Amino acid sequence: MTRAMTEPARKTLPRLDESLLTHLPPFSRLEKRQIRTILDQASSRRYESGGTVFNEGDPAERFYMLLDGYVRVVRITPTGEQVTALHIPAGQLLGIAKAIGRETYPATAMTATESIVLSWPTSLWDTFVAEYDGFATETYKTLGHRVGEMNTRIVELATQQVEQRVANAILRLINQTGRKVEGGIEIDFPITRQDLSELTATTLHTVSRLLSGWEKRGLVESKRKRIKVCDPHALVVLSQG
Amino acid sequence: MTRAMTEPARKTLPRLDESLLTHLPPFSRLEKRQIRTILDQASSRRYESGGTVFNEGDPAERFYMLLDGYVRVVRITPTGEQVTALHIPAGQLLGIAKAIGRETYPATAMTATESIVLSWPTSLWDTFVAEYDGFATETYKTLGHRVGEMNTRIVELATQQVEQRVANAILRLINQTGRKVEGGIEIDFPITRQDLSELTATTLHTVSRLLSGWEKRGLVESKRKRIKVCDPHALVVLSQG
DNA sequence: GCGCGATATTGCTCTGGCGCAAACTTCGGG
DNA sequence: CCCGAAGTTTGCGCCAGAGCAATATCGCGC
Repeated sequence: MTRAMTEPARKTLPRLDESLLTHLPPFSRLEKRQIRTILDQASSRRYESGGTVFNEGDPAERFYMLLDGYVRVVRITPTGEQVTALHIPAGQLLGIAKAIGRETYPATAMTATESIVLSWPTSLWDTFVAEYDGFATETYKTLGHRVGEMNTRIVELATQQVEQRVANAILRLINQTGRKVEGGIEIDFPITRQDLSELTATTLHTVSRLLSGWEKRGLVESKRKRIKVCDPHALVVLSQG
Repeated sequence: MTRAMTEPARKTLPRLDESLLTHLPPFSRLEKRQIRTILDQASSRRYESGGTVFNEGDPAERFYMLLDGYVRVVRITPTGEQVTALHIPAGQLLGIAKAIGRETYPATAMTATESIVLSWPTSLWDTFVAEYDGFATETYKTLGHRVGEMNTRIVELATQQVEQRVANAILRLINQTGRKVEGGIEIDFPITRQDLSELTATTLHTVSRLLSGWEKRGLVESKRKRIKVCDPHALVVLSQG
């Protein structure tokens, strides 16, 4: 029972270093020995950008910790449109259906960049909750945070204009995943106009028009799949509308 | 410490009957003795229709069980618009901020009808979770269900036309709270065009126009604050768009 | 260095549904 | 029974933003 030999796609690396987890909230109160146990039970896997971690509706057989990269949580409508519900940065748990009493994943998780993910079988969930101090609390905090975000999105969708929504979305991405660069802050993973439109419930055309307009005014600079915010404050003003 | 003497508005009734809770999921696995303890710690209160149970941003000092009535969970935007996030029917917990690691309520809860609500101080939350078998599980199921609903709303807002959203909203209300009446199914609490518009992110005018149109076609009948669905199937067809 | 597919830009048209305004209906209270 | 407040209906004009379409650009693989 010490090593998973059955799943070729998911590879248990020779030795996962304990420092991978020690500073992450759900595990930060644990002792080295406990972390070791947790790591020995984990599978690790690398995903290409655009890879699928799990699909909406699948039985929730595993839960995940995103070690590196970014994951988009999307739902797909009957007509094939995608709606992005959430962006998850490195260091957070995902696929925690068990935490909310679900047997299946409520949405699809795909990587927005190359990503490294640890995972454990859902059967270990209850053990984690029971044995590891702070794990449950931190998990539910994450959950609470996500519920808050979803709430915010609902309010935004319900009341704001497209321009404000796009501005807000970009600001949120900057806050979560911004990287300081020469002349501004950049979203540090590749994101297309299409992606942004799925995030803000509009079309890629409208997003493109908005970005062009902002670029003319010097608020942002953007290349293919890259967006840099030069004047965050002006964007904030826009987003308040 | 046996009785709350400080809060005149919240009245501990002489004797709450155990049958109030025994059939409700979070408590259904408990023994009579435990239920008695829980009830003795509870305050009960009756709200008028339109009363406020708690406000967004308030410290989450209590958690609640809606015994009778309906509660709308709303958020209010900086500009004063209301957006309804959720409808909660009798028999469910609300104000369970503690469950998701929050110190304040994320939204405002107001009664849609006259309602009866039990409540407990949040300090008892951990005790409930620890001592009462099934309480945590059921709570998180409720939470999961609500997350699912929020997700659905996001997708709806993002992809559907107003007509479909309104149809969906009515169908959901019918499913949750429908009462069979002569000639159809009626939403069994008073709901205005305004309420519906806050639920579907549109204006009361548009809702009114839609309902008028549907009434002409025989799909629904509506009076002031009352909506009866005569042909649910046709509404379903509409809602798929 | 070339070619192709993915991504982005931009112009034009058309319309769902919002905003405004006015009138009407229902209900509860005095 | 009447009045006023709350809720509803309906008409009209307008515009944000979707849809469509054509073109431009980027960057990767060969």
